Amino acid sequence: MRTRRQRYSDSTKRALVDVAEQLFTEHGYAATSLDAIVAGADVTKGALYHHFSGKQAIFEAAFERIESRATASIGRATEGRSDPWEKARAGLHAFLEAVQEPGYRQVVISDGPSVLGHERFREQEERSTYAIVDEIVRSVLAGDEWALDDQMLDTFTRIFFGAMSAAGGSVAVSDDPAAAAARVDAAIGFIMDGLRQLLESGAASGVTSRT
Amino acid sequence: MRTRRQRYSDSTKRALVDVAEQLFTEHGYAATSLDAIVAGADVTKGALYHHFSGKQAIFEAAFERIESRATASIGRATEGRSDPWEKARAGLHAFLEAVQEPGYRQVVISDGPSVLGHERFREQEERSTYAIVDEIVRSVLAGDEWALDDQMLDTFTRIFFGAMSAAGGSVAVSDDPAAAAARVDAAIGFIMDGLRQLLESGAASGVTSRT
DNA sequence: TCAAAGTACGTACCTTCGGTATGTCACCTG
DNA sequence: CAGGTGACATACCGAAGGTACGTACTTTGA
Repeated sequence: MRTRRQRYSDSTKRALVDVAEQLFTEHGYAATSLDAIVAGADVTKGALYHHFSGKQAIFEAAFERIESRATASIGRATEGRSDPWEKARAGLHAFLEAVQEPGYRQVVISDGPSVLGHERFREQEERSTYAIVDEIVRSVLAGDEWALDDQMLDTFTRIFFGAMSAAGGSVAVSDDPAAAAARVDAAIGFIMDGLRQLLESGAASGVTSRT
Repeated sequence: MRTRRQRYSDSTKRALVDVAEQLFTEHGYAATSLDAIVAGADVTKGALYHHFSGKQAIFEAAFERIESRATASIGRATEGRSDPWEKARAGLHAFLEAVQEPGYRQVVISDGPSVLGHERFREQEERSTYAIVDEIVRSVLAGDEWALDDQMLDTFTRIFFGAMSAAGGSVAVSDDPAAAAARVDAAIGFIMDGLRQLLESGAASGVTSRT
């Protein structure tokens, strides 16, 4: 069992991340001061710098929390589906939902890359939402019959991940998000149908390693 | 003819943007101080604030210059091609090249959205590289036979733009950029082939407005 | 049980940096 | 040639991230 001091410590740390997540979401990274965060959590900078090495570190804590929520949400939507194409559609749907959340848009998409840097941002991504997209892409494209190699599958994942992120962003700023999401759904579904047909007709020369 | 004072003024302004572009590219927005910029251009802050309203403004000037270079580069690669599918392939190639440039990656992709804000970033995009992608997508998909409506074409453009940006980013950080670019080329070409086949077979229900 | 040690903060201060207010001098215009 | 204006330079301010150090409570060990 945790000691009393540890419980208190955890509680203040959680409070700091709570406030940080909210303020970073609401005003963005640059416009959120550490003073505002510690004031919101009702502590001082001493507490913040005891738990985190600096502004970037507490941002990353909020970032990870938001990412993991999104990942969990998409995971719930896809689990239990057996047909890979149906799973892909469900995942796409959930992804489009998740990416519209204000926190995800501001913290992950907008501020994430510039604050964490390309490198670190990529690392964070790869073990969260990107991993799910990768799993879905592989379940759809990695049939024995076609034999796309690993790097080619990575490439497809990157492409779909980028496509869905961009599409999700456009959905989020749309006047009519529901209609926009339906269009994205249709467009990506259409692209997937094209891929499927091409693969099943055996016309996949150029991307598969077998002839 | 411009007066002598105007010529001097233009020259210092150009020098400021030159240095700003280089420093923003090299160190990112946050890690680039105005003091460093004015020192590099051999002027003082008074000069900078005479020509620009602030840090964001001079960043935007560098941003626009980088974007317009990329746009011009892609434009040169596609002009003169008559066959839309071939034009699309050429454009894709040029886009993958352009997006690997350090300035484009750091200033446009990484810092752009967070510094300019979603709104303004979107505006800038739409009259540069995004416009070219849109033109290419429309030349390929907007045949009379299929009758995709305007919003659907926008959706496809968004998707392809996002896909290619993400793919370009992954190419840029790859150990073997040439091989990675070839894979992206193959993958997107494959997706386009799928689309083409589906459209020409008339199986485009769901995305077209005609039956 | 009690003192030593360490944890979890609070307080005060430093430095950097974006931005502003104001001064100055060369250049254009009437 | 004289007044006005544009193109800067200089000096300064306030906010914000980060640091050094102090302090009180808690756990630990003899």
